[in-house]
Amino acid sequence: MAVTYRDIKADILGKITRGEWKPGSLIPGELELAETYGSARATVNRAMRELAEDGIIERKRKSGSRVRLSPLRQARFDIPIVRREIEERGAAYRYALVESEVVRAPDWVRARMGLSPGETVRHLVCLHFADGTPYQHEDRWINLAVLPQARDADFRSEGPNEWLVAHIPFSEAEISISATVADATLAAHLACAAGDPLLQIERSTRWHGRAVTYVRLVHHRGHRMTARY
Amino acid sequence: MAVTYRDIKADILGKITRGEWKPGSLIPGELELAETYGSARATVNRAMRELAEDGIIERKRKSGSRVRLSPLRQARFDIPIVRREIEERGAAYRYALVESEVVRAPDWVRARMGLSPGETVRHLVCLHFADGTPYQHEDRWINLAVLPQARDADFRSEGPNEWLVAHIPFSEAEISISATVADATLAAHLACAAGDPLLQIERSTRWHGRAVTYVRLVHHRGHRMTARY
DNA sequence: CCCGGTCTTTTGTCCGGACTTGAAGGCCGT
DNA sequence: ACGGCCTTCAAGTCCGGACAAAAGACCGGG
Repeated sequence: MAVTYRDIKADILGKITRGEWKPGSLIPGELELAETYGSARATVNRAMRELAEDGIIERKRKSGSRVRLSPLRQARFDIPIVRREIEERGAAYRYALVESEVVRAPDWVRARMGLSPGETVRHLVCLHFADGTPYQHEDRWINLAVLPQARDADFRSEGPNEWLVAHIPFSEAEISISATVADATLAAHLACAAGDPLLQIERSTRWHGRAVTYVRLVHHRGHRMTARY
Repeated sequence: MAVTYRDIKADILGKITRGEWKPGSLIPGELELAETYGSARATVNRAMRELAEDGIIERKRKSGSRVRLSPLRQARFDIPIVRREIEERGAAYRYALVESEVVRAPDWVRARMGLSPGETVRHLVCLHFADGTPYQHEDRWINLAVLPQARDADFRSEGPNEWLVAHIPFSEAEISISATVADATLAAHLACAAGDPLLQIERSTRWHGRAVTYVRLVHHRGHRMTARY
C-alpha cells in the first residue's frame, strides 16, 4: 500500500512528541521528506499543512518548517444551539418565553450593536430547561432595521435562536465568555441563590456588516464548557 | 490567471450567504463545479474540504455535499501562555511564586488526574501580574511519577508553564471553563472582594496516556475570553 | 417481503509534473 | 554603513489523470 498523508502526519508528530525533533529545530524540506517516505511532494505538503494548522509546526517560505517553540495551544469549542446541546445530553428540552417587547434600543445595547439613535429592536427574555430544571437564561435583542420580520414573529413556541438561523443563513459573530453574578431576577429564573457565580456567553452577530442581534446567555450554576485537544 | 481554490471557496460561500443556495440544499458535484469554474477537480475539492472544515457544508460520499441546516457554530479560542497573553496587551509581566510543596496527592487531585494512592505531586501556587495588578491565580499539581525532575526544579523565577513546555514538547489536554466565586484567599491574591464572580479555566494534561499536570487558573475580576468566527 | 450481494455515484486521496509567491541573503552603488 | 535590487530557495498552488472507499440504488433468491 501507498503511504497516506495521515501516515506521514502521524510519523512526523511521533518524532516530535518523542523528542527526536526538538522545539525550534528545522524539519527536512518537503522534497527530502517525499523521498524518504517514497511519496509525492503534494502528499507531504498536505501532512505538513495540517500540522501547521494544528499549531504543531511553523512554516515559512525559503526558511523551511520548524517545530514551534511553545506549542500554540488552541481549543475549539462548539457553540451548539441550546436545544441540541440539551438533547445531546439525553435530557428533555423545554422552552419558555418570559418577556417580549419592541422598544427603542437602550444606550448600552446601541453601543454594543453599533446602532444609530432611535432605532428599534425586539427584546426577548427566554428560558431553556433541561428535564424541567432551568438550564440557560437568554436575553436577546434583534435589530428590526435589518430583520423587520422579527417584529411580528411569534416566539412563544419557537426559540429566537431557531427562528434566526432559519432567516439568516450565515453570519459573522463575536463571542465572549465571562463570569457574572446572579442578581435577584436571574436567581429566580435559574433557581439559584442571589450572588452565585454564573458562566455568561455574549454573542453579537452581523450580516454583511450590519448588526443583526446581540444575545446574553447565562447558564445555570455549575455549568462548564469543555474541550479536548 | 487561473482560478484559485480561495476564489472558488469565496464564490460558493457568497452563494450561500446571499441565500442562493439555501440550507439543506444539494450543491453541485465536484466534477460539475470544476467544469463551471474551469479548474481541476482537485482545486474544487480543496475549496469544498475547507468549507466542510469550517462547518459551512456537510459532505458525504455518494450523496454529495449540502449546505448545513444550522451552520455549525464553533469558536476557536487561543489558550496562550499567560506571559505572552499579558505582553501582547502591551502590559508588563511579573510572576510570583506564592507556595511550593511536595506532597501526596489529595483525593480530589488523585481523582482528577487518575493517580494511584500514595503518589506524590509537586504543588505550586503562583500569581501572574499585568502592569503590577493581579491578572491570574495559578494552582498547579505536577505528577512526579512522570516528571521526577519537577521535584527539584526552581520555580521562583520561572513559571511552571514555561518550565513544562520546555520539558514536555507536546501533550493531550482537556480544558474546561466555568465560573467560580472568590473566597478569602483568592480575593486577597486577586485584589477583589470575597464573593466576586471569577472566570476559571481548568486543564489536565496527559502525555502518552499518563497524567502530567492539572492546573486551575482563576482570572482577575472582569476577565473575558473573546473569539470571532 | 426481507436479505444479502453487486453496481454506480460521489467524495477522498495520491501521483508526478509545473508554475507562482514570499522571504532571505547576497550584491552593488552611494 | 546603508539602502535598494536581484537571485535563489522552499513552500504554496494548480493540473490532469488515476485508483480507493463509502454508501445509496438495484436486483435476484429465498
